Order: sequence, then structure tokens, then C-alpha cells
Amino acid sequence: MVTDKVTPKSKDVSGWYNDIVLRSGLADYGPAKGTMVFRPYGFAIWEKVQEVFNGVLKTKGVENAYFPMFIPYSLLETEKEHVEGFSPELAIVTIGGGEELKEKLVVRPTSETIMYSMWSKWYQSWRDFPILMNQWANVVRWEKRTYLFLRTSEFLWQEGHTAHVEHEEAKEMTLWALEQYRKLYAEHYAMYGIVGKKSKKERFAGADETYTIEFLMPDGKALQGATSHDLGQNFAKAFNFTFQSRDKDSAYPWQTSWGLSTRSLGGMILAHGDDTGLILPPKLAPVQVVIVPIIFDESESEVISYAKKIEEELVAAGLRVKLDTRDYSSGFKHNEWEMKGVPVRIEIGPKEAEQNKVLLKFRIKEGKELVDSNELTKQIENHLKTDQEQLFEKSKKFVEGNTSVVEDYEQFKEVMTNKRGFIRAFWCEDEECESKIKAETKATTRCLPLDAKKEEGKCVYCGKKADYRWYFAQAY
RNA sequence: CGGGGCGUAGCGCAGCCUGGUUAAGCGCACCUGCCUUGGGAGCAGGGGGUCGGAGGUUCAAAUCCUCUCGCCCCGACCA
Repeated sequence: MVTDKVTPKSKDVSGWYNDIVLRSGLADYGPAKGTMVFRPYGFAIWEKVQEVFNGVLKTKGVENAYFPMFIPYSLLETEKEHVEGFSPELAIVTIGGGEELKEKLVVRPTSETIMYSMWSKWYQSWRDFPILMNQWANVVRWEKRTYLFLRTSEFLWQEGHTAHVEHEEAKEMTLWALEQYRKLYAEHYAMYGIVGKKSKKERFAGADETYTIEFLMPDGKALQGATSHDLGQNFAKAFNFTFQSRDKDSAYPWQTSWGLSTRSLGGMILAHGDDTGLILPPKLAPVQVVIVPIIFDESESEVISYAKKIEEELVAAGLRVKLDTRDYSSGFKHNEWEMKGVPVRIEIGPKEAEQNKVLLKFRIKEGKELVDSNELTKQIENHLKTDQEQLFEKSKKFVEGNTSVVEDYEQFKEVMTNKRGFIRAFWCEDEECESKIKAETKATTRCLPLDAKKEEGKCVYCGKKADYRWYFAQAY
């Protein structure tokens, strides 16, 4: 057991982050470079995300499937931009069963190629459309630097893929997925993000348009939370994926793909935690309520049976409850569960058992309240609801408070040197300006917000005509 | 791929410079017992190491030399 204090978040964000992820039991480093282990406490959060998002997919008629992780190199090569975009970070299998392979196998960095090559075999008629599929999978992108959850060689995600007869319908699908991510983040992760469109340079390799949701982390850097791509007919053409349309012509379908990865958990940890440790939003917390019995020899059985009764009541109300009867001191348990970010703690000792009350402690609030056990379930449910909302409000305030609107490049540079965070500035949408800004300030374009208004502006870098204010930030 | 750092018990480290009586140590964790539990308890006892690997120097190597493997951090790169 770990007994010393965690690195303060206020002092060293990444030190705090590593410390807290390891010690809270969310994850650990794997033995091979760049890999990580999702420990049960961490994986439980991801399972919750899966449960929620599977429900969302179902409402749209998206079905789950699973495609192989090994992709013949030639398949990946079929879409030129795609392979160029990914080749620096591919893991490739050259030997299998002790023999050199005739054709190298790529460990999937994403599944467009393998899925669409299969689809082209399965679907021939306009009657088969739209095709709506999702898979939960691991993907591999060879990263040189490891950061638990945020940057690992292998990570978990869901990737949704669709194919439509009409482009308009595909575009709607892309925006639908983006909106689902925004909602998932807002309502479950309790995180406020900026949704928008990526610049050409930041686009997914092989897409016509990429949409994103961007978050701001406590150190002032931006984290891409999920992406949704309008693939046009690029992959369909590359894979000769055609169908017979209603008017008898052979046609290429319009496709989309969109993904959310376990990186989102890293963002959530960074966004909400404090010097004490994790703060988990109630909807995703694996344990919502922990019960810590305060045991003295003479009252042990009485306290435990009362605690069990309380546990049963809360479980019956649909709450995720843990009764911690381990033989550690109660003070130790308090600190541990606070570090693990459990939203609500109940302390039960002889006094409470006798009076039919419990002592309530909320993770995000100072002080404890003595509560009548009849009121307990309702009080906890209310608290979890407001807790969830407050975390979101806090996140929103943070983003708003750390977004700077700048009018010229001097201001831009000054913000990047001192405050960082999001910068809203006019940009002419010329790639050269984008590259130079990045080289000089480390800031990249994050997105053009969906609700951006067209204005008469001048590019913050070159001074030429610019229509929109883009979001800039240093990316993770 | 560049720069830096580190491999000694589960984790964190000391010992290395100046080789040997410190013939492998410390803190935490772990196990047993007693005791204890209202904010990170205490006492006593105990288990656990081919000192990353290979080779060399030497009467003698965790310690010196050579090679090698691995990891971490910073940068570059990165959906």
C-alpha cells in the first residue's frame, strides 16, 4: 500500500497525472515499451463508456461487428493518402510461425481498409444501404513516447463506419456522430469541449473533411477528444466498392468513419482531479458510493450488519456500492478512496448504527453530514446528479476562462508564452501560415467551430483576408 | 532519430568514486501474532536478491574494463 502524499497537481501536472494513475489502480505500464495495462478499476470506466455508447449506437441502428487485426500490407496501400499518413507509425509483422511471410501484415492502426474491402464483397444493391457498423477494438500506432491513456502504442477504441447512397446522408451521419461524442463527453465525462472542423493539414489521412471535439487540459494544452470523418468516395474508389443504384447505374457509396478512444479517460482524469487524487464523474465512476465501517471489537457485528443493510438498500436503488471491510484503519481507507475519486463515502460506526444514521462525505465538498438512513438514498441520488453537473460547469468555466481572443500576432505569441490555453484568431486558411505559426509558437489549429460566424478579418499571421476565427492551441 | 538519466527484494533507493569484515543494506509494501480502527496506528517476529546479461582484469568484482540488452525523461515526430 502506498502511504505518502501524491505530487500536487498545482505544482506539476504531468507528475501528478502519472502518480495518480498508477496509485489509484487505474493502469500500469506494460513490460513492452509503449504499452499499458488497463487494471480493473480503469477498465471498469471504459466498460461503462461502452455500455452507454452501445445504447446510443442502437438508437441509430448501428451494429457491432469485429474485423481482424492483421491487414495485408497491399490492402492498406490501396488508398494512397491513407498509407502515407499512417506509415511512420505502423507495426508490421514479417515473420509468422517461424517463417518469413510472403506478404507483410500490418497490425491495424484503424480499420477502414479491411472493413471496406469486405464490404465491397458483401453489398451490391442500393437496397443494402445504409451500412452502419461499429467495432470495439484495439489498434496500434507506434508512438515513441508513452503517456498512460493519452499516448500508447496500443489503445482501445470504438470505430464507427458507414456507407450511404447519398453524400448528403453521409454528411449528416458525420455530424450525428460528432454530436453523440459531444453529448457523451458533456453528460458522462462532465467535460466541455469545442466541436468543429479540422484544417486540411490536420485532417484524417484519406478524408475529405474531419470533425473534432477539442478539450483544454489544466496545463493549457489541447486534447483531441474524438473525430468524425466524411470520407467522400475516396475509399470506395480505392477498393472498387460499388453498388447498383436505383437508376441502374453503378455508383460509389459515400462513407464516414468516427472514433473515440481510451485517450478520453486520460482527458477526464486530467480535467477533474485535484491534489488529493482522482475525481470521477458519478456516471462513469465504477464505485459511486463506498461504505467504510468504523469497527471496535465490542460493536463489530452490529456495525457490519447495519452497514450491509445500508449497502443492500443502495444497491437496490441501482447505485454502484462498495462495502470496504478490509482490515486497514479507517483513516487509511478514507484517504485511499478519496485518491480513487469515489464520489460519495459513507462512514458507519457504533454511533450511527445505534441512531439509524450515517455520516456522509462527498468527494467534491468539505465536511461531513450526519444523515438519517431513511433520507439516504434520495440524498445520494441528488448529490450524484448535482456533482455531475457541477463538474461539467467547472469544466466549461475553465475552458471559457482560458480562451483568449487575439487580434494580432504579438498578442498571439504573448498568450502562447504566458497563459496558453485556447486562442481564437483569424486565419486565412493558408497552410503556410499554419505551419509557420506552429514552428514559432507550437500552437496548431485545433478547429473551426461549427457555429463560427463569418466575419471580415485579417489573418493573424500574414494579414490577408480571413473569414473566420479559428481555435488554436498547443496539442498533446 | 538527437540529448540526458537509470538497471541492486514487489516498489523507491544507498553501497560503486577508493575491489576484501557491511561476505547484501535501508525505507515502504508483504506474511504471522498481539493489539488496534471516528482521518494514512503500534510492538514483536518473519519471508523475499543468481546486484539487467555476457565476457574480461584480479588471489578476490554489485564495485574496475569491454560489449550487450532493456527502461525512463526531454526534444523531434504524431489523427
